[in-house]
Amino acid sequence: MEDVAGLAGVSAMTVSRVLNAPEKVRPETRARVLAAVQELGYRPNFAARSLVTGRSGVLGVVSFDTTLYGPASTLYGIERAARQHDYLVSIASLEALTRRSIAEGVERLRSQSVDGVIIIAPHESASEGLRHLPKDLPVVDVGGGEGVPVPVAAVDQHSGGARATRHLLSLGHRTVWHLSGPPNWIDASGRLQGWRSVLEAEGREVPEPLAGDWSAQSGYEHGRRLARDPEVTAVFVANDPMALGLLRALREAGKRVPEDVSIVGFDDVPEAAYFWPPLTTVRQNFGEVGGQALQLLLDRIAGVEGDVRRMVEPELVVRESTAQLR
Amino acid sequence: MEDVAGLAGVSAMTVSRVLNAPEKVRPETRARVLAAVQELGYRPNFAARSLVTGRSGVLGVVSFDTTLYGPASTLYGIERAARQHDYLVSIASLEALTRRSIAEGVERLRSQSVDGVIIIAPHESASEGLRHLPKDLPVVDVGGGEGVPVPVAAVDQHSGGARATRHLLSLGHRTVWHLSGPPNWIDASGRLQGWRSVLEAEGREVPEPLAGDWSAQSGYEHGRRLARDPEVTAVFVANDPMALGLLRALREAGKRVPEDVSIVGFDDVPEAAYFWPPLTTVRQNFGEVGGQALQLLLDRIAGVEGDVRRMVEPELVVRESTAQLR
DNA sequence: AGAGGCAGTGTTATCGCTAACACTCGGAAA
DNA sequence: TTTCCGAGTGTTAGCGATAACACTGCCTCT
Repeated sequence: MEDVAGLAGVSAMTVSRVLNAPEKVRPETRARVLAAVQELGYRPNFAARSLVTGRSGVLGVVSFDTTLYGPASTLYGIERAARQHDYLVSIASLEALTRRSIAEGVERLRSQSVDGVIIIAPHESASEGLRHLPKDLPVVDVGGGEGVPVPVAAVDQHSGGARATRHLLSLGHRTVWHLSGPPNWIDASGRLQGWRSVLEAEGREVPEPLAGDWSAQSGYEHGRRLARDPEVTAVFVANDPMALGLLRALREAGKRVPEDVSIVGFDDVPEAAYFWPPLTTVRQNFGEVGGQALQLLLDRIAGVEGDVRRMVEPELVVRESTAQLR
Repeated sequence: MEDVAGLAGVSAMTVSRVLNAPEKVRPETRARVLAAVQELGYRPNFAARSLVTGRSGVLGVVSFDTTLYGPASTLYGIERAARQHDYLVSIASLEALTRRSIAEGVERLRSQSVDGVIIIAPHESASEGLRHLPKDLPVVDVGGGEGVPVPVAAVDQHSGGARATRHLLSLGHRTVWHLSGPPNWIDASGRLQGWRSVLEAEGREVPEPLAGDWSAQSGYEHGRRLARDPEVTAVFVANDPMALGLLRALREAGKRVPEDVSIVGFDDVPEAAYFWPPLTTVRQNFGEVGGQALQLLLDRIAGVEGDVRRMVEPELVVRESTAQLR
C-alpha cells in the first residue's frame, strides 16, 4: 500500500480512501491511484482491514447434511444473495443434530470472526441450541419454529401440508393418510399439523401418521404396510424421496397410482416430474428462503432489532400421481 | 489478551504460547492461563493473528451449482476433512462456466486471504481458467482432465464408463448405446471414452452417442427417440437423473426394463435404489474425492511440489435395471 | 476585508497478535 | 567452583490497514 501511495504520489490514507470511499477523492487523484494499484497488482490485506474495522465481510452458515436437496438449495440461495452484497460465505456442517454440535458449529465460525451466522437445521435441538447463543453475534435461523429467539426465514410448512391435504380431499377421498418426516424436525411437524388441521376442520377421520426418516428407503418400508390396507386411497408424504419409495412399494403390491392410490409429495425435487407417475408435490422455494434469511441477517448486522419471521408460501404442483377417487 | 495475562500473572506472550504451542509452557503456568481464559471468556482475534502470521486457516471452494448431487457431496467431503485439520471452508459458487467466472470466483476468495483453493468444475473452461491462475496461490482441481496444470483429485471416469459397458456386454447385448453428459464436461467425456474404448476393443458397433444436459428432462427427451429403435437393447446413461428420464420414456413407449432394454446409470444417488426398476449404476465415492483433494491442497500449502493426480476408482452397483438379453 | 466553511489530503495512533530476540535461573559438565 | 546450556518467560517491534483529527487552500458570505 505504501508502494502504491508512493507511485501515485499520495499518502497511504488516500489510497485507502480510493478503495473505500472513492467519492471523497478528487477524480484525477483517484485515477492516478487506481493506475498505480493496477500497475503494482496491489491487493488490500484482508486481515489488516478487518483488524482495524472489526468487520470481516464473511458470513457463516451452519447446516446439517448439505447433501440433502433442501439445505443444499438454501445454502445456494444464501450464497448467491451474499455475493450481491459483497459478503463471502463460510460453512460449518454438523455431524449430528444436538444442542452441543450446533453450539460447536457456531463457535467454529465465530472463531474466524464471521459477521453473522445463519443456521439451517430445522430440528428441535437447534431451537434448543439457539437459546444458549452468544448475545453479541447476529444469528438467523432457517426453518425454525415459533418459539425461536432469533429472526426466522422459512417456508410455511403448515400451509404446505394443508394445501396437499385439501387437494386430496377435493378429489373425493374420504380421508388422507400421512407419511411424515422424523419427529423433532420442525418442518416435519409443521407439515403434519397442516395435514391434521385440515382433516379435523373437515371432520374427517385422522389416521395414525407413520414417521419416516426422509429417505426413500423409509418410504418404501412404510409403503409396504400402507399397501396392504385397502382403506388407503390417498397419502400425503412429507418429502419426495419418501414418496418415491412409497411409489415403488405400492407398485410391487399391485396397486396403481393414481387409479388406486393418490400421492402428494413435498419439495419438488428436479426429478419429481420424472417419477412414475410424475409426482404431484408441494414446491418449496428454497432460493427465496435463502435470500430472505440473508436479508434478515444483514438487517441484524446493521443493528435492526425485533423478532421477525419471514414466511415463504409453498406452491402445490399438480402432476399425475393424484386423481379423482373412483 | 492483556487482561488474561494480567489475571494469570504472566505476559501476553505466554498466553499466546499457551494457545499456539502449549508444550513450551510449564504445565502449571498453562493451567493458570487456561483458567483465566475460561473465566474471562477470552477468544483470540482471528484478524490480528492472521495479520501477523500470514495464514488464515480458511480454504476456498469454487464450485458450479452446489445443488447437484456430485458437487454437493464433494463439498461435504471437503468440509468434513477440512474440519479435522482445523480449517474452515468458504465457498464461491459460479453463475456460469466460463474462464472469466472461474477466475472471478478464485479472486473473490483470494481477496479474503484464503490459504488455498479447491475448484469443483469438471468443465473444459475450468481447465482453461486454471492456466491463468496466480502463481502464489495453492490450487487443487477436482475432476480435472489430463492437461491441467495443478494437482487433481478425481473419480476415474474412463474406468467407470468401461465397467458399465463391459457389464452390459457381458449380459449378451450386441452393443451398448450411450446417453452422455454435455460436451465440454470433463467427466462426461471420460465416461464416453471409457464406453467407446470397450466397444472398440471388443469390435462392436459404436452407435452415435446422444448428448444430454444431466437433467432428467433431457434423459426423457432422448429416451423417446431411443425407445423407437428396436435395435436398442442396452443403454449406458451418464448420470442417474437422465437415467430416470429415460426409464419413463421407455415405459411410456411400452418397453420394459430390463426385459426389453437394460440400463446402467452413473452416480448412485441415494434414490437410485428406489427407481422403477431399481437402477444398476456406477457409484462414485465423492466423499473420498473431497478428502483426497483436501489432502493434496494441504500438501501444496505445506510446500510439497509435483503435479499429482489422485484417482478414485468407481464401483458398479448391480440392481434390477439390467438383465441378460433374451 | 475578515470570518467561516468545505473539499481534499496528510499525520498519528492504534487494532490484537506473534516472531525474534533477550533474559533468568537451576542443574549438569568440566 | 565456574561455565555452560536450555527450559521457561518477558520485551520489543512490527504485521497492513483505517479512524480521527489536523492541515491547506479556495470560495462564499457578511
